[in-house]
Amino acid sequence: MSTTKNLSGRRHQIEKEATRLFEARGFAATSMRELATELQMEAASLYSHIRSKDELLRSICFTMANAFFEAIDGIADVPASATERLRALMDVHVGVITQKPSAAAVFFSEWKHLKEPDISRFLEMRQSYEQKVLAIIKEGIANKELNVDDPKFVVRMLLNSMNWIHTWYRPDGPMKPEEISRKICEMVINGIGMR
Amino acid sequence: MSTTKNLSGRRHQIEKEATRLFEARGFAATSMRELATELQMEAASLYSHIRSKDELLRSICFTMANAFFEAIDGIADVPASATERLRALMDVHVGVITQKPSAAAVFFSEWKHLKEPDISRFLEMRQSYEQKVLAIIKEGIANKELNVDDPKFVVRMLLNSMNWIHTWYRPDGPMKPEEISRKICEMVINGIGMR
DNA sequence: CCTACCGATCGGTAGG
DNA sequence: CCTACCGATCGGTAGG
Repeated sequence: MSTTKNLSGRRHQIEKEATRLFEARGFAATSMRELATELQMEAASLYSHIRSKDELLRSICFTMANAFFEAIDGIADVPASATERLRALMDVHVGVITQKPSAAAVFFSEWKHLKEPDISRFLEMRQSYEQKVLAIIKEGIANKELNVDDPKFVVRMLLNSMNWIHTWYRPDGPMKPEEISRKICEMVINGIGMR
Repeated sequence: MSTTKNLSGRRHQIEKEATRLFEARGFAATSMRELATELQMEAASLYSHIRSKDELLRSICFTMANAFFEAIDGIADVPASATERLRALMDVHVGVITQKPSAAAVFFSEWKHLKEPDISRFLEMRQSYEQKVLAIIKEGIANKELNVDDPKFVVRMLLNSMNWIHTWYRPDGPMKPEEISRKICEMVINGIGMR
């Protein structure tokens, strides 16, 4: 019955607009007065719905972090080859980004403005996520499906190739999310050289 | 005789420290008082060496932009196959990033805080750079050296895979810049699948 | 390069 | 959700 997210409706609206502004101007350069103006209210009124500016950033970042974990955990017990699991991972990872490109932008670019202990928790989660991706790559190596000499390096390149899609992806553009992940996957597996 | 860069020495020192702080805290969240404190001077004294905070960001961003252009123009007339030119491009591009990782971080993450008309100029330069990379890829396709169906997409992925190296690269770490570009190139050309 | 200072704006609170 | 307001801090200037 979704008790978690529709706390007041108004609060959700505030977070949505904050996401848009944090993406466009950056967290530090966005003022609560700007945010309030966009929502046609006074700055002081925001505080009956939220505790602080920091809380907004925290909420945006950890909502995304949880979405990534739900996505990767959803493909964990799919019985398939490592290559197929890699493909599934890329599908859902790109899916999370393309579903909320602005929140993804804040997640990837503004997390450093989190305060302790949030920032430590954030970095731990990221590390943990990277380990899950690494496990898939290592499985592929053990299976002799993949030809990789430095798995950690491959994980970094793989994630970088996906994590900046939000900078150019447009929901109404020509490329659908599945097409994007398919193309990246094809490129990563086969390369762009002639065979 | 380097007349361009050693304007007063002190000015150079200020920009170096600003680069470090803008990377660590972000442009908007860095105050001129913080910068002054790191340099053991008063905030007001900074203004005998610089015009404004904006000028510092502008200087950092366009110094990097120029470095990227010098790098890519330096390999333009090398007589070689497209694949070899691509390899050379990746070498020098990674070289620019690894030589000044903090400036690269500011260039890639803080450019949106530039004001007009700088931001328009910045985006034009970026577009122009991407065109140069695109030309190499298209040459490789025409030559039948590369197997690519969406060249623009490949350019984006290629640049993303290189442009975030500064987030983990350490000058005293185990991987040398040439090793990084060689590995990325190998991965992009051959892929990670078994052949 | 410093002291002294400016107007503007910040995140947030009190009290209704 | 608003009015009224707080102390803190911001980028920057005047004048030496």
